[in-house]
Amino acid sequence: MNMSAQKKKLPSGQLAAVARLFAVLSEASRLALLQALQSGPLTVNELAKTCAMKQANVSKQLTILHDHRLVKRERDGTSIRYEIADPIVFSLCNLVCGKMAKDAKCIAAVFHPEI
Amino acid sequence: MNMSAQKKKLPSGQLAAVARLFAVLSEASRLALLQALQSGPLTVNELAKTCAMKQANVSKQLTILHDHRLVKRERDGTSIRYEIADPIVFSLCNLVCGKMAKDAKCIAAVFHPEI
DNA sequence: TTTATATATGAATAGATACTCATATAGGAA
DNA sequence: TTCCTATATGAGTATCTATTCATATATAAA
Repeated sequence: MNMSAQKKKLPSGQLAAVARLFAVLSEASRLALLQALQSGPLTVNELAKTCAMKQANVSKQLTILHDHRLVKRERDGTSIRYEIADPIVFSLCNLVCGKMAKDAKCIAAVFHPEI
Repeated sequence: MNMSAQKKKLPSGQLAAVARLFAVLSEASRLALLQALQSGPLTVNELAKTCAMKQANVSKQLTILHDHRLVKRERDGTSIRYEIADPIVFSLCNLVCGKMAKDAKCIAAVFHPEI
């Protein structure tokens, strides 16, 4: 196990880069798009219907996801089909969900200590 | 391995909760505080010096981290000592750093294809 | 070419929030 | 008690960005 990686401090520029990627994942609409794409590739219009978002907004949020290499796109006739480019998003979300479940259990224990 | 966890769609309320936690990690100043605490507990003033931030701002950002159970605090005389409460932040940051390194390598390959 | 459809983008708006300054609060020492 | 120090907080400001509407761009079909 590489211990040095654990304690090394990042320069502020890299911290900002990490922060920027977290910011991409900090919008529920973008998470909804990624979640919809988990079942497979979808076009912009399909995503707009699935996620109940306006087409313009879907396009903009997909551009942001694409800029950060979280999705990739491919033209398919007159449509453009987006798909997950980096499954890291699911690892990240699973970690966060696990934490929330743990915290929720803690909170439940406070309100129902007899259980 | 539990495959069902991979495909399950979260209700929009839970998506928003996940997004909120990512938002906490989407500010470089908060990441800097967490990074400083990686070496061990520190007081508010110590963090302010270490991270070159104003005391008021450190206190506010720590409150946000505390609200999300990422840090815990303990009074120590006249000071308050903060420490990491959930090491998940380092797992998350390591995942993100790994992704950025991979992407950087891709970009480098585009500009220096001969290598 | 014209027409229709899918996607991207510019402008404008509204809402959120990080940051700073000043001040309040709280605990320890005298 | 008073004084000093550490932390928290309210107000104000500036910046950022998600969203919408309208429009531009691009591709396919006729």
